[in-house]
Amino acid sequence: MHHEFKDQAANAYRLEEQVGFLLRRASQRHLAIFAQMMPEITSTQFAALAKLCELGPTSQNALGRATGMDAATIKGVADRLRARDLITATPDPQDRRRHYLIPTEAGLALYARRAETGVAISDETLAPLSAREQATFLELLRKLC
Amino acid sequence: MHHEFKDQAANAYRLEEQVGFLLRRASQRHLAIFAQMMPEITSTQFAALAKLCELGPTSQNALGRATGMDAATIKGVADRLRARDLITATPDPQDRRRHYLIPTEAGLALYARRAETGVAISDETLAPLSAREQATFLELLRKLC
DNA sequence: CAAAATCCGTTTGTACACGAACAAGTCAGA
DNA sequence: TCTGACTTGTTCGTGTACAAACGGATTTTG
Repeated sequence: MHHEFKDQAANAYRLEEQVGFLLRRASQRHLAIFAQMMPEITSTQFAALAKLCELGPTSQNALGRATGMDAATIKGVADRLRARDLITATPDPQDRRRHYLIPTEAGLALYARRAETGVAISDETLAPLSAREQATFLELLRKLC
Repeated sequence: MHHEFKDQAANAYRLEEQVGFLLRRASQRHLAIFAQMMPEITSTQFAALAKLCELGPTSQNALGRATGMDAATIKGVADRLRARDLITATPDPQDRRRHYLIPTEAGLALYARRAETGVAISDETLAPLSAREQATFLELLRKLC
């Protein structure tokens, strides 16, 4: 029968207690908060834009590395940012493989206007925790990357 | 010029300090560990299969609710599990809209065989933390879902 | 200097993830 | 009883995410 398997395995594995499951749920909640508070742009796109504003002209792959997106992912993100005129690309004269990505005026303005909201989104995500717990949580979470 | 925007915003927003960014990175690392330790199935698919083994016959949407996947997502996951003969679907005679999802022998066996690995994956993900830190982290993470 | 190793950007294929809309089935309340 | 409000499963469109492969450019190294 099946219930021996079930009982045996259930002793070892409870979905609700696995880090992966909790990380997924917490991310989902965070992304919902983001979408609600900054509906005009994606979390990922805002991260890439913010990093690009911080770094200045950067090659596409380098921006991907700086934001934790692989080459295929950052390609799509950069394409969508370009389609929305938040960034532009200009060829690097030194290296013919490379294109520098640069934020447009609109991109820079969006970042300047919405950076505060970005912080507010983090605050809202962490709201269920006390200030002390938030600090602890962030410290531990940072160790898991 | 641009650097006033940049400096001003940079004071408020540092990507590396935002929860969303850290959650994304931690999830990425976890998923990489999962893929390495259980290459034959996806994290999401294993979660759905495990929950289904625990619950027994369940409708597709109900399984989605139990695993935190919306209707469109669980549809794809269930389709792939069915394509791999890990679950089957039989119509509910009481409610003609509904199909019960049920793990196959192969699905049950996979779960029984790999549940331990699931726990090991969680352990490996949390390995950078001490036992005490792990408990704290899980407790706080649970509050953020 | 030439070959090997890297890096750049791109494409293809697969898999989540969610909003929005839909048809069909079910159920509660007027 | 019938009508309106749900629920179930489905589809479509968009956006992340990664593996694997590729051609072309550049750098390293023998």
